Amino acid sequence: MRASDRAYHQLRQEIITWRLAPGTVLAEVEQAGRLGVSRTPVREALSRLMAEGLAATEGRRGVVVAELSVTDLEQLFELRETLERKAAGLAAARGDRGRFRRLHEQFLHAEASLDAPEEVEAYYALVGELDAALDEECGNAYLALSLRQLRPHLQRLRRLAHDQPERLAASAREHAAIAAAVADGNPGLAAAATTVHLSASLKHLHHSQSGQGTLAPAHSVHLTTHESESR
Amino acid sequence: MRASDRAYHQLRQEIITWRLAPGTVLAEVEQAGRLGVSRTPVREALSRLMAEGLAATEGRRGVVVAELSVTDLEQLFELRETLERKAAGLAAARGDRGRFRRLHEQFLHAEASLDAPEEVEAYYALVGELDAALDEECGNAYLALSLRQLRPHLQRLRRLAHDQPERLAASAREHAAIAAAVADGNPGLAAAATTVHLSASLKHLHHSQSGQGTLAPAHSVHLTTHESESR
DNA sequence: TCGGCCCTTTGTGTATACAGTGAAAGGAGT
DNA sequence: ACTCCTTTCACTGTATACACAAAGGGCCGA
Repeated sequence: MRASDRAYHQLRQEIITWRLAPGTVLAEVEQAGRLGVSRTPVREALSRLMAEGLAATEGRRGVVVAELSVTDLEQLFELRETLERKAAGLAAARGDRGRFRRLHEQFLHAEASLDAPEEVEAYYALVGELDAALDEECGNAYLALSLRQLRPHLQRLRRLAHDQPERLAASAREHAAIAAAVADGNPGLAAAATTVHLSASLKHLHHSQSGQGTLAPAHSVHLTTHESESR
Repeated sequence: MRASDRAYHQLRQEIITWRLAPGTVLAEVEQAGRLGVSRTPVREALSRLMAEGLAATEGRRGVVVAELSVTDLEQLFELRETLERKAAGLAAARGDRGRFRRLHEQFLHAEASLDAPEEVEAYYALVGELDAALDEECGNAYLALSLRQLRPHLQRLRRLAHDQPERLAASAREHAAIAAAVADGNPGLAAAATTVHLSASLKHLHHSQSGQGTLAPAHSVHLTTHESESR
């Protein structure tokens, strides 16, 4: 794998998991030293992160990790609903029904076995499979591209929520409903089920952040020592 | 302005205006020599173009100008309608009505004076102003970002259409209807007017390309000699 | 004459050197 | 003591050098 790819994936992961907090300065020389590559791959990685919106140039301070406010949360979900409703509807109209029928059954099965912590990991992987299936079966590469560009931001938001078992179970049922509607070839119902799921998800996220103006992850993250070095 | 910015803007413009045809190989050393900068800014420019989807890596052939098929045309308009309907609706709900009232009057005025060729330029600039107004007044930075990422592809498609005066006049009326609906604060009507405009626009584009499997610009473009050098 | 192997050339990926600019800190003057 | 100016440092932007990989062509052998 190329060094620029490694730098990109590592920085991306660290931003999504909040190990690199919003506002952290991503100086080229510092990151190059930390990641063990030269400045050139780091520059390419930062370019890609800026194109995704995970990083931004902040005046003269250089490249910083993008901020994430309650306003961002609401705007991201507004766009997400628009895109995912359309994708679900198109997949219901054009997609491979058997694929979503299988996903439907997997979600029903996952709901019953969401007790163990390792099952939560598997559940998130299943959600990712449904996302990928909608991307592919909606038959619109540009719509899928927009959704893929949106997803890293949503993954970052996910870390804000507490993983309450009852919410995960409800989420599984909502995903099952989406998959069922797509499998039935019902675009209107698929879009409606998407709205239902996203409304519940947004409400849960809002509740997790109740009162706070600035967003912060649910479980405090083991902070790296690098930002103190970067002073 | 930075050299990488100049390289990016020039390559972008040449791709949008079809002076760099789809499939053209964008070799780093070749473009560096042609644009009068070194490989480093060219690399950054190519990265940005690939992030936008205007260029893509094609196996071992390196970076090439992205292809554009009839399928792309239809998928781009499908996504465009989804995003612009939402943006128009949000702008109608939240936006500054006076701004769209003024744009409405400008479109009515433009329709009456679309005879001179320089008026066509001014008309396209006015369309750009409406787009920018929707971006800003929809109150959703992520939606605006998605729209801005979509627009270079649409600009490339625009070159496929013949600028027939009657179509431009109809387009002006359709844009006026959108601006009026937003100015009236009517989200449903704004979305509907957007669908009306895009349907007519897509139909006109399809008609301009009737019968051809591969897309080509309406007026043959003065081809650069560079692709023959790049063999 | 045809096929296979080797060599050369071209292009990308990475590292590093150099220059220009902006910011911050310290010293001097009022 | 405070403010302003100067100097220095650090960072980005750009250029270039080097290594490695692949593809194409030419040559040699069968």
